[in-house]
Amino acid sequence: MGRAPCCNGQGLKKGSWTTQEDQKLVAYITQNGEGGWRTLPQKAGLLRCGKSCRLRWTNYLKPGIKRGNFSHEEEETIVRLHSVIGNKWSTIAKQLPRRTDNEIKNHWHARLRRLVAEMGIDHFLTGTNIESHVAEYDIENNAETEESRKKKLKAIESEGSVSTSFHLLNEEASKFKASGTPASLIAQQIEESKSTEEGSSVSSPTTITTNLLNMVATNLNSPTSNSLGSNKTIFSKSLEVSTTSGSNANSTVSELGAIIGNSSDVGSPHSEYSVQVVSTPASSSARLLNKMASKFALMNRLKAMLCDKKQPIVSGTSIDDCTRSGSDGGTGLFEDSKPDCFHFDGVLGTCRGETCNQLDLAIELDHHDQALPVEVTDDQRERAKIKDGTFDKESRSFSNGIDLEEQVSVLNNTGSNSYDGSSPVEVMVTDLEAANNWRDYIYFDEFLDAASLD
DNA sequence: AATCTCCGCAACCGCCGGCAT
DNA sequence: TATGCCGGCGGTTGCGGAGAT
Repeated sequence: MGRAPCCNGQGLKKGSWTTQEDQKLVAYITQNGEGGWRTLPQKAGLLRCGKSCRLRWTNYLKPGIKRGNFSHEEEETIVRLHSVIGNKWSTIAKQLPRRTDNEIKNHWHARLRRLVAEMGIDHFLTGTNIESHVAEYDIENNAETEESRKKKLKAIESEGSVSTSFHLLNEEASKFKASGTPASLIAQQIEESKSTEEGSSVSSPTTITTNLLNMVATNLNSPTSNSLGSNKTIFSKSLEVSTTSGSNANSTVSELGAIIGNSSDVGSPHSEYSVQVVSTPASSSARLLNKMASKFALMNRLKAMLCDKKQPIVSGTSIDDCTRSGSDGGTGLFEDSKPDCFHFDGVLGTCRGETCNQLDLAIELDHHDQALPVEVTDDQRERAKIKDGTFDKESRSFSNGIDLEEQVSVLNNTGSNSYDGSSPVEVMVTDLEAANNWRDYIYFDEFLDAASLD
């Protein structure tokens, strides 16, 4: 049973809002901020229930809300996301900057649902677009032919979800979560490395989990049952925990195969993270696997780097002014580099033909204790074809822009080449020993939060 | 011109999860 | 641990405008 309705008070007005009411509400919130909806009406001099005030504000009056016609890109985003996660309007809304869930929901019922029913989702989204997504994000030396690529895509799109796999995934995810966050694991490993000098045998669930993931992935390729709802929930949860922050202005790719970039969110001053999803359309289960495997792959590599004191595979040239904020000093793990810099570009590796696809990772460390400076060499920056962004060699600053085509790109969105732990850092990784078919942007916490779902 | 029908949209409502006590 | 409050979500309703009859 839910709680009693808040709007059963006598004498409260219902129905359309008048201009005077709107003005009162806007004036009050402008002065006092959002929140306290239950008491807001009385304080603001409105004969409305708090819930009505909140809805009026969030769906209509709030500054920055985008109204009017939906662009085709927006419609594609809605249709694709809806095909994957269902009626999770608030989740979908997070991927459409400045659109409200209510508006999206209305637009779906008013137009998109009918169009999709009449045209079919494939026609609505157009096969050429899907193909272009595939072509755009597949790595260059992937040995797949266009034909096999299409077949694989079809298979991915049509595959169901296997409940046993789902449970296995959750089980493993729970274990992993119980063991601590990745950042804390890293921190722990650093400490252990310091104390043992050898640092070669730090236990981690990642190895065994990677193997399990591969098994599950195999299982998913032969769908026999369908628990799509559960997986939709998981995927939806993944999206929910991420805070979308605007769209990349010149991105031509939309929705799940899209870039939701790192520009600041006009409507939300608290946008800390951006979510970037680079992927072909796929079932929710495959997508979840992608995320999980990606995280584990990165964790394994980081673990190897940090615990085994290995030099990064791609040795970066130290940037002199790479600094680390705070006073905790460096760890000195890497002999040939500045002691307080981790060469995250070291996670770059070699591509191994068909068994390796490009993986795009977003490492987000800022709300964890361990701040890890990220260093990228000038050479790497220059090699990367930066879209809609610039790298000033003189000032060594990088601004706005994401390399979508090159396999090498490490950047942060602060315009600095040092990472102080206060902003998202995006890293593209090309080596995937542990997971074969993943391509996705991920955040650690998305997966960790999804792990607790039933 | 009057009436009817359809549709888009704003708003309502019940339920739920998180959180504080 | 139980309870109640708060805010959010998603399904649904109903008003009002536009077009059809």
